Amino acid sequence: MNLKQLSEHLNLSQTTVSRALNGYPEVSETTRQRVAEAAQRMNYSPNARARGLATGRALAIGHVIPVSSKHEMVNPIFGDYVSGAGETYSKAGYDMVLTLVDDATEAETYRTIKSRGNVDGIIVHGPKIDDPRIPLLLDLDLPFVVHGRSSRTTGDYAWVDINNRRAFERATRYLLELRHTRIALLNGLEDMDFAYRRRIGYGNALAEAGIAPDPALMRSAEMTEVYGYRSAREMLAMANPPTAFLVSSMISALGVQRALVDAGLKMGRDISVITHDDDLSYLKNGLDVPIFTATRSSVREAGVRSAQLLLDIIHQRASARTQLLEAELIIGTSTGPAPKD
Amino acid sequence: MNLKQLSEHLNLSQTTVSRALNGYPEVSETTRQRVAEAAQRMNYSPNARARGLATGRALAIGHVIPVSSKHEMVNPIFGDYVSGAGETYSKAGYDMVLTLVDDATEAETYRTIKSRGNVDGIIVHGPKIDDPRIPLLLDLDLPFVVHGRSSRTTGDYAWVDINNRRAFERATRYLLELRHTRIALLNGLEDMDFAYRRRIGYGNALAEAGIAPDPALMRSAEMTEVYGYRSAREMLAMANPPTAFLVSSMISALGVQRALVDAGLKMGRDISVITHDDDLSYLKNGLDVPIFTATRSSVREAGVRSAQLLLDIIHQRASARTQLLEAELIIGTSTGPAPKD
DNA sequence: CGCGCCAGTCAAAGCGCTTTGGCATTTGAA
DNA sequence: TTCAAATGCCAAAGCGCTTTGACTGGCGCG
Repeated sequence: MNLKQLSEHLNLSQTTVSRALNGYPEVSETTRQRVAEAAQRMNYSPNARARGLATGRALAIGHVIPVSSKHEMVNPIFGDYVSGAGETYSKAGYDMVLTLVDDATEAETYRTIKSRGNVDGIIVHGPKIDDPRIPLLLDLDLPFVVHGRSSRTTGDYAWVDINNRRAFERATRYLLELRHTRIALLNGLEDMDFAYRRRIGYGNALAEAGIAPDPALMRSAEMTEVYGYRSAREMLAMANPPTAFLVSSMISALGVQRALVDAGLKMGRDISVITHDDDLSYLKNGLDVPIFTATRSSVREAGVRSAQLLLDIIHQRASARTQLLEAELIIGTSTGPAPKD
Repeated sequence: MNLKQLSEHLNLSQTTVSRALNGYPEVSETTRQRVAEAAQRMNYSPNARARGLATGRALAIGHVIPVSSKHEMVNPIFGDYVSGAGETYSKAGYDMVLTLVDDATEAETYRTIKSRGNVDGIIVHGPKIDDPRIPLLLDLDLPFVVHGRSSRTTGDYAWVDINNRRAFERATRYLLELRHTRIALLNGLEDMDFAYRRRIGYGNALAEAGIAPDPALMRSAEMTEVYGYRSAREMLAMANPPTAFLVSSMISALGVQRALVDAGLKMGRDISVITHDDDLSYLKNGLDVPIFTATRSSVREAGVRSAQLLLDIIHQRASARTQLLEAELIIGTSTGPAPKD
């Protein structure tokens, strides 16, 4: 069923049917009713490609996911983020197009996306410090929103990010108030912008307290469960072990927890743990009482916000082009005063 | 840059340029070279919508994700699955289109997808027992592959699934061989086909051993960490507690583990745990020695396979339309002989 | 020499839609 | 009553591509 058939069936021109369905005023209300009813009944919906060709808009948003050949981990937050974004697109009648791309050929990919024209804008994932994609995209004149930010990048671009620095500053301060002085940082990969900012926050708080950061207590890697386990295990075996862990992800925090159990240590009493909590749907931080003291910020919410911002930009009704979300510090049972020695 | 401009620039017709780029034989080799070089240099790539309109093919695959308003959990396996599928599409030059859809309006959605024509085929996620989507899609004449299967559905449809029944049969048998008789099943939602089959497998193995299933030991819910924790906690408080847990997901198994720690029980000695392990990239089951004894099957691999199968079907070169993958039973440290009482 | 044939190219139609620019017919104000 | 302004509809162009069908000029063959 296409427009032509539908219009013939109704004894109307394609023009009129099209206008009727798209809510143009030059159609009488009775005709509009008749058209709408027939379209419904015959299950007509316009061909997206033809419409796109005619209007120049694709009604789709692209998400380019860099898939590094080196570390082929899929980010566990991906599902929740996409669910938030996707819901927003759905409401606006947009599709979501995912493109997995080897990070080697990325630049070319963005050019291709632009000239293939099957999306109206894109979301940039996993920005790094001084990320080359941002100047490239600014240059390409393709609307985009960065999920996160990129330090040291010049240029005015749109982003939605959480205040990673502040979150980790507060978390570190909290541990310091509990009289911890040897605080380990299990961070994400520090070429990623979010991890970089978290380390700054951690460093700031330590500096305020006059404590020099100890490289032996700072790690940076992909945030797997095993990473948390192994790091905690090794650090606990040190001559002068940490009394607290600040961890960049719940998954890794679970690994830390496992190492503590192995070592016969009780979390919250012998050792304190704070983690960042993305509020993932399948990995809630306890029910009423949080298990982990955590800096919490819903990544699903970030998905909603960045999608909405991009749509607003495309429709030229965005007021502000950046959004900085604050993470809340929630107190769970995983932290307590530093043990006296 | 479009075809017209490119062809004018080369002093050739659009026809010739198009044919040159698409590898048709009626173009001289020298011309082809010249065209290819110019296209490269001027960063031309054909407009996907126009091409699609002309060829009738979209070069895109749709993934329809039912988002239940009831339980709005995002499946943690989603990321890995999509990564496998996406990589396969990439290689074949296909895009991946995600549509999140409220499960109330699903039927209509598939119709719309078909008539909007922006995908060449779709992958069906999360099939339930007797899933109405399958007859609908068969009727619509839109190529599709189901990730999983649907029991009691008639009709010949394509699917890629793991042998859930067999996996849980083997796991249960293994526990029985270790002399466990009170084996708890923490299953996924049993209107989902995979969970239904797992329960059958569990039941079969118990039946072989002449053990009647105890409803107090069987649960079915969304597979969160908290579900595992709470279920284990409650069951361990029973008058006649289980000595082993068979769990449908690593995430929930982590919850079970937490409950065991709380109860001062050592996993593998006091209590045995077997879980299904989707081999998620961010949640590896230990490093050299698996933590959990597990039925393992990579969901990423399933993504690759189902994507490939769908592409093969679309290109009419699929030999078999179904693939049943076996899960391996890997032995970790979470299982041991049932404690004598 | 004339014919058919092939290689290489092109003009034009068509994919299904939107949108421009009319063209009747009706309405309302002068 | 008259005429401008709405109102309601339509034909046709155009979006950027592929593909059909036709047209050249050069070549081999009888």
